[in-house]
Amino acid sequence: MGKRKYHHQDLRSILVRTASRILEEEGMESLTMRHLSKTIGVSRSASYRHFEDKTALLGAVAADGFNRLRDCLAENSEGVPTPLELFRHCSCAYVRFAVTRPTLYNLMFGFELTDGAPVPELADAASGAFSVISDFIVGCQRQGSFRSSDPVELANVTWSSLHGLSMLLIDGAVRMTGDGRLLHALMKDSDVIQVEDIPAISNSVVETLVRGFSPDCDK
Amino acid sequence: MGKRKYHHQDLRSILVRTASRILEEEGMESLTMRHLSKTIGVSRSASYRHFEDKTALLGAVAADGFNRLRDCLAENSEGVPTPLELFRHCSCAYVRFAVTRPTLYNLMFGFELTDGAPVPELADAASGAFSVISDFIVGCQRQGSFRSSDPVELANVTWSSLHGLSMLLIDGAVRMTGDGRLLHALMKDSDVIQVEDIPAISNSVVETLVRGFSPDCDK
DNA sequence: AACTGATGTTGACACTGTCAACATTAAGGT
DNA sequence: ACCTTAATGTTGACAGTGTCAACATCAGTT
Repeated sequence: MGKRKYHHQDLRSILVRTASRILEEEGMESLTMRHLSKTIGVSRSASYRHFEDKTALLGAVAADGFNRLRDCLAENSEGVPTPLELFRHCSCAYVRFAVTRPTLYNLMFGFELTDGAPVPELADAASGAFSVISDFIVGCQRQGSFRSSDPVELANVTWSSLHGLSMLLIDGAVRMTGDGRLLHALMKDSDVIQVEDIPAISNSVVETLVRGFSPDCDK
Repeated sequence: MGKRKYHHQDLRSILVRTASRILEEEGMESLTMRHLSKTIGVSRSASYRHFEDKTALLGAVAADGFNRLRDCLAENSEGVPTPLELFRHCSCAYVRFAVTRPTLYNLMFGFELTDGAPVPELADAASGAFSVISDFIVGCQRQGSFRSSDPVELANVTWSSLHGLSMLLIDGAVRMTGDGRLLHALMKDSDVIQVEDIPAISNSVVETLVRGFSPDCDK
C-alpha cells in the first residue's frame, strides 16, 4: 500500500523550482543533478527526459529568474505617482532583487544571451525584464523629467549602471558609509551592507545618473 | 642523459600564467587542475604545494588579471592632453580589456572581494585598478570638467557603469546599431559587436554619464 | 487486450578535485 | 665529505560529478 506515484505530473517545472530554491539556499556548488534529483525524490537521471543538459536546466532556471525579476519590477511600481518616482522605485527594486538573490542573479547573467543562443527562451525573458525599465524611462521623457534623446541610449546606461552596481555589491566591491554614501571597496572601517541600506545606495546612484557629472547645470 | 629538471625554479608563477592562458584560449571549463598540470609537464597534484585549493589558484589568476587591468589602464593614458580625454580613454580601455578577455574578466569578479576574503591579495589588486579611474575623475574635477561633489560617488557610478556595460557586452545583452548607437539586447537584425566598435560604445555611455538624464542643462 | 510513446530507473564510464604516502631535490650545518 | 631537514614533485586512491545505454513502468490510443 501507499504505492508512490511513478510518474510526476509536471516534473519539469518541479525541477526548475527546486533547482532555484537550492541555488538560493545552499549555493551554486550544491546544485548538482544528483542532489537535485534526490531532494525531489526522483532518480538521478530522470531530469534528462526534460532537459538535454545540466546547462539546459540552468538556462531554464535563469529564464525563470528573469521572469520573476520582471514581475518584481512591475509589482513595485503600483501606486507610484510621478514617472521619476517610478524610475527610482524600479531601480531600487532591481538592485534589491539582485542583492537578495546573489547566486540566482549571477546565474542569470552567466549565459550567452545572443540571438543564436543555446537557450532562446532566456533571451526573451531577459528582454521582458529590460522592457520594464525601458518603459519607465520613456515615461520620464514624456513627462519632461528626462531629456528627449534616444531612449535606448538612456536605457542602456541605466541597465549597465544597475547591473554593474548589483554585481559590485554582490561581490563586496562597493560598500556604504554611515552617512549613506557609497564607498570604494575595501576602505578600512567600512561596514557590510544590509538590505535596508539598498534604497539609499540605489537612490544615490540614480541621482548621480540623472544629474550627470558635468557642472554645467549646477543650478 | 637529458635528465629533466625535477624542480622548477618558479612553478607558482608558471601555474598562474598558464592557467590564465588556458582560461582565455580554451575557456573556463577546460581549466582543470589535471589539464593544467599536464600542459606544464608536471604531475597532477604538484600545484597543491603552491596553492591550497583550486579556488586559491583561481584567486591568484584573478588578482593577476586586476594587475594587468591596472597596467593596461595606465598605459592607455600616456600622452593624452586633457583630463576629460583621459577619462574617455581610460573608460574605453577598461571595456576593451573586459570584452577581449571575457573569461578572465568574469573570473576576476566571480570572487568575494570582501575584507575578510579568502584571497586578500585579490582585494588589493582590485583596489589598485579602481584607483586609476578614481584618480582621473579627481583630475576632471580639478580642471572643472566635472562638478565638485564627492568624488567617490562619481567613481562608483563610473565603475558600476563600465563594469555593467562590459558584462552586458560579454553576455551579448547589448549590441550596436550601424550608426554607432547602443541597441537593446536581441532586437532583430542587430549585428554582433566587433572590437573596433568598442570606442563608439564606450564613448556613448561616457557621454551620457557626463551629460546626465535631466533636461535642465540642455544648452 | 495489445501496442506505443513518454517517462522513470539502474549500472556503468570517464572525468574531476583532493589527500596520504612516498620519492626526489636543494641547502645548510657539522 | 656527510647527514639532516625542509621544500618540492609523484603516484595511488577515493568520493563525487555529468551523462549515456539498456531496461522498467506508466498512460493513452487503437
